[in-house]
Amino acid sequence: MKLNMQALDDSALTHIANYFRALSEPNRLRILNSLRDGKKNVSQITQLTGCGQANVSKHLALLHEAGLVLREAQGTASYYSIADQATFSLCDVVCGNVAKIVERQHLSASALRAQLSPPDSR
Amino acid sequence: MKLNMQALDDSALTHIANYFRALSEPNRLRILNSLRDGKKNVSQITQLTGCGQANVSKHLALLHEAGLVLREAQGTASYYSIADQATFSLCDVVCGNVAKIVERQHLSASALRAQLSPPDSR
DNA sequence: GCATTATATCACTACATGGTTATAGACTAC
DNA sequence: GTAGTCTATAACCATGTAGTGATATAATGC
Repeated sequence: MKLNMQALDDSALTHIANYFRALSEPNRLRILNSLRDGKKNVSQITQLTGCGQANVSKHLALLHEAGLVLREAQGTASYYSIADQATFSLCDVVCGNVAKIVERQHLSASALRAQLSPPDSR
Repeated sequence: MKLNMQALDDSALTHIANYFRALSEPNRLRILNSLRDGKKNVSQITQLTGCGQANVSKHLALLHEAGLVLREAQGTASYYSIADQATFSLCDVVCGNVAKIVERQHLSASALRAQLSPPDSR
């Protein structure tokens, strides 16, 4: 079955949007990044990201709800891990897209500057 | 230059998060979808998506700010177009990821139901 | 000029969200 | 048992955001 978003119903669109929303917060990206090299518990993630513990727990709950991470209880600790390595491929693709955008906006900005202040006009 | 998000500074993480945030709203996904087959003006997009005109303009401004769409004035009309077709590839990848997640959550739910109510126990 | 059309923006409401502090619940060590 | 540790959650505040209706701005046709 071919997968594209061209013909999606409202429910599917909401799912896609929720997935993107889970990735739309810098601290959540940091948390996911901290899980690249394997499962970690909340304390470890808290230390690695520098966020408060309650904040990390809330972000992890959201990521878990969105299906991006898996939870595994172990004693009093909760170990979280990436549900699907494809998540990182996705982020890397976005890195590429963002790089293009930043470059494009930088070029427009340069062009605009050049237009506003012609060279050697001092 | 290899592009991945493993070693990103805060500014880059914010850029990535903003990109994802632009895609985290169902109506914005509808708007992008409506631009698949070429540039359209605000009135056309408004009609295609069923949103209010002010709402569409706001979403388009956000998408433009994020670098996802290009604007082109033509008389009193503004024509918008997709800045980069890679956006759709990205969305399609997410469709695949979401499909996996929904399936996984569906399986867990089934397993949970089976655990809670053993078969033939009536 | 005037009316019309197209778009952007303002003002506002309702709601969601990120962050913090304090705390409750669960396990472990003693 | 008690103390200590780990995590989740509640309460709260500040901010952000989606949506709407009204309006301002700009171009077009007459």
